[in-house]
Amino acid sequence: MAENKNTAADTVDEELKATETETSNPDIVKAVAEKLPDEELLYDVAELFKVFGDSTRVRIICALFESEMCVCDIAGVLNMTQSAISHQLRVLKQARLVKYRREGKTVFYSLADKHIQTIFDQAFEHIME
Amino acid sequence: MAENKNTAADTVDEELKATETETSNPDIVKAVAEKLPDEELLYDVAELFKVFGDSTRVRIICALFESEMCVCDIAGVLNMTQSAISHQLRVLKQARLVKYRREGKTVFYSLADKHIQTIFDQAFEHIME
DNA sequence: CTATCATATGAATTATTGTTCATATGTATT
DNA sequence: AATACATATGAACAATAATTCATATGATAG
Repeated sequence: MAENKNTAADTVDEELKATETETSNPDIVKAVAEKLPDEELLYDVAELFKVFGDSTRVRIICALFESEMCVCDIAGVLNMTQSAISHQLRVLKQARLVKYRREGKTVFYSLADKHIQTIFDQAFEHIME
Repeated sequence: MAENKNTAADTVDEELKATETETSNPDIVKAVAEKLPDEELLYDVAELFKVFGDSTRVRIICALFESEMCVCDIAGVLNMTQSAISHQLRVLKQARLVKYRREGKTVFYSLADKHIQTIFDQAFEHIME
């Protein structure tokens, strides 16, 4: 079957198929597709935002804007269990968003990066329009 | 049982329990807790980032940085089905991140806000360190 | 070495979410 | 009215992830 719509210039293209609906403007489609950042970078950006996309982690980050804190104090601020906080700190650690230092038994966490504050400021502004 | 640790000043407090581990520094905990933005605002921020936290939506947004586009062209750029794109556009629409205009049968989407670009710029910078 | 305290982590459970498939809505053309 | 096309949407399924519970690790004090 395969309804063929290409009336002219059939030799060009590469592999612009795969979508059941035809694109209305192949030139723009191609131009925009080429201007898109690397697949990997886009994936990383999404991963970063995914880490920000949980209210527990948002609250942890906002708490750390105020001051470095140990795990049990973060748990105290958020009124959540130590375990839950620790799991989320691990996520933040893996994303390189927090750093930590050990002092005896307790571990103090703080934010790793200035960009975090900027990103959050913009987000707050966006929400408050 | 309930091991009581409060040695002094038992009259203060409100309801700082609920965590099995005691906080090491109740004063700081209380101060930081009071400085945290409203629960609702924090929730909204997390919701906003959640929307950004999917690579399909990130790619749609980045495509729209280049130019307003119709649904089938976005599908063409991302090489995905019209249905998948339409579902994600609905999410972006509900988050007030995109706006649209109808022209005959086709619907053109574009970004609703300048903050989006700023937030993404910061995110890219953060990732590239 | 043992007990204790702060933190980390594995497993299980529950909830959320992205994509597909099928179909509906809405607009224009004949 | 009937057809064709662009977009939207509901249901189902698969994958991901947040919290709890139980327990492990690591450090200090006795």
